Amino acid sequence: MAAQLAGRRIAAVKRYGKFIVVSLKGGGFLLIHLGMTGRLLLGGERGKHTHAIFTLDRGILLFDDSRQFGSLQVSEEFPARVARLGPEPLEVSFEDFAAGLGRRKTRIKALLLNQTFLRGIGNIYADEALFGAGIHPLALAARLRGDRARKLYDAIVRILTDAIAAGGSSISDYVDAEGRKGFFQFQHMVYQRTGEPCNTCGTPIRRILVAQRSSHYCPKCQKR
DNA sequence: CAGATCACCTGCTTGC
DNA sequence: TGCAAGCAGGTGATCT
Repeated sequence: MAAQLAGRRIAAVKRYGKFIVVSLKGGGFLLIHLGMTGRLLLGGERGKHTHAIFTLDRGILLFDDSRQFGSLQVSEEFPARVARLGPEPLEVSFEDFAAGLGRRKTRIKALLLNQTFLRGIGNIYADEALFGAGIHPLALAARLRGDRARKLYDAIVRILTDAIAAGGSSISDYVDAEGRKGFFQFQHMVYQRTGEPCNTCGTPIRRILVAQRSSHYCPKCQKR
């Protein structure tokens, strides 16, 4: 991979959901996914979990990833993994979103995590958006019509917009390219708050597994 | 085909 | 203190 990239120049960098696509001048792409614990760091010291070092004109870019769920991939064609993704949640229209819900015969939590439905929503923001909309994680997607679909759409937009403004959620690893933590974890209403009182009604927050992922919700505020 | 399940890997916390 | 179990911002291969 180093040989494929040596001397190449970057034409553009664009994010698609959780993927970063670096377009190379003269053709070709570098695909980056941070997985759960991946970090791209400008400058800094090489560490125990540094898997790649990019030497750029302006300095060093490190790719660190303790859990190794992240990935780097070079390809000639635009990566298929990215081409398959659904629309950006902050770009999709309500009409398309609602139509997509109606076609899916699955639990809404699983659908929000499905990157071919919408790209970029992960476990934290799925739980927070469902709380914001008053929808139970086990609710059937196809049954969310009209007002409930609208509430979910609005909650997704609101949660993502607020989280981005706060610099994201730093539970243990996440930092931006300058090494700065985000602050949205302090605004989490349900995520990793199992047993703590709901900020709206005081009922203890519950944790269940949906699609093998931890799902946190208020049993009183969120309806199936 | 869509949906469910499991595997990948390391580090931290919890409970005995 | 030691050790096992459980948990963690995700994706994709492989089942049904």
